[in-house]
Amino acid sequence: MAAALQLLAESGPEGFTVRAIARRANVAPMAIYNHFDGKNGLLDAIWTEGFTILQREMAPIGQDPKDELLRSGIAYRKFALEHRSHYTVMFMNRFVGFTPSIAAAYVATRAFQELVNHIHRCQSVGMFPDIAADNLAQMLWAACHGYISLEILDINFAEDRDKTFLQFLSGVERGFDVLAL
Amino acid sequence: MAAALQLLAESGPEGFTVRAIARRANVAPMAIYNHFDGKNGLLDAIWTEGFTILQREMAPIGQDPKDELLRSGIAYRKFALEHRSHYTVMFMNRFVGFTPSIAAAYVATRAFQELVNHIHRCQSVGMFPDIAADNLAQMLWAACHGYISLEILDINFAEDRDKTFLQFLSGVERGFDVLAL
DNA sequence: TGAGGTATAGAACAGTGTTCTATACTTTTC
DNA sequence: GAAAAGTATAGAACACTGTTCTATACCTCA
Repeated sequence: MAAALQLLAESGPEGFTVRAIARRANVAPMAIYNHFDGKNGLLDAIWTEGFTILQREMAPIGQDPKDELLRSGIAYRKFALEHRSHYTVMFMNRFVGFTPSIAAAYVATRAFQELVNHIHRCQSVGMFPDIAADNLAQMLWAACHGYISLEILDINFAEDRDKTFLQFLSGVERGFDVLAL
Repeated sequence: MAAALQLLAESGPEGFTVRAIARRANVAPMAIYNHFDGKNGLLDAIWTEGFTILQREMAPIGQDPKDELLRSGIAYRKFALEHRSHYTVMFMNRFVGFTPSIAAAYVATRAFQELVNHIHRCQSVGMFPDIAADNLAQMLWAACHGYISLEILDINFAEDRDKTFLQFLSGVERGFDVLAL
């Protein structure tokens, strides 16, 4: 697993081959089939680990719903930048033959639910009154994912990336928040 | 080229193999090397064609900058849905060994510039006063791409997708538009 | 009619994920 | 402690991939 993440970080999906991973882990290629059910099984394990971490990072800490929503967006980006290999597997769709297992998809929806909960808490104080929480969650997620996937691919020309993302995130959230208007 | 797009639409990047394309086009695999410089050359041709169409679709028609900006967003989505194969090559990063040629990248930046121009026109009537046009263009593009890439992958559970996208687009644009606040 | 360039089929090469086989090891059971 | 059962191992093998090579066929144009 460590070898796989290492290799992914170093040389991307191109270098992510069963033989290379096995070589890096000082192990036979067959071991990946015994322990992970092949390449897709290994990707499934990385996916699950990633979403487990992401859910933890996105969970609320403080009390103010609006602050917490913003913080969860920042946490999402922080996760992506600090766990690029995980993020690539989870969100970048770079592995052609891979679709997550049912169990892995479940872990993912649980992480997504964390965002829905943030929005519910916001709605309980009057924000986002005219929109379904799931719908808004999907929109915010899509927007952040779009922004960050470009950043991961290094297609971002902002000078201060942290600041620009904060500008982006608060801009997007404000657009849906009727209280701010 | 038609065979390649057909195959891509039917079975995605998995079915996009040199041999399969050649078979579909009733042609020898070698032909793809003679005419397109291999698989990546073929992808490059699809990429270029796609961005040429996209630029045309995003060009302004009417006079009101704000309306035109919104319309260009809708045109972007329309392009993605009607040219899924092109969009996959251009934006989905599903082809591991492929990076566009310099010429192809130039065509892409020209299409992106069309969005920057929209924003310039908006700024000439007072919208988006406190943000660099390139920066905002990148944000809007990222948000739309994030949303639409999920829709292309069929990860969208809205009932009325057209309406939900419009809600998304106007929400995001409103968030950056100080005049609407 | 003849020469030059090009498309062709088909084999070949190195690489991929995966499967198979026989060997080695580790654990459990008597 | 010894025998049996289960599992990890290495290494070859299979079908596939993109790509390259070679000799043959064809088409165009002087």
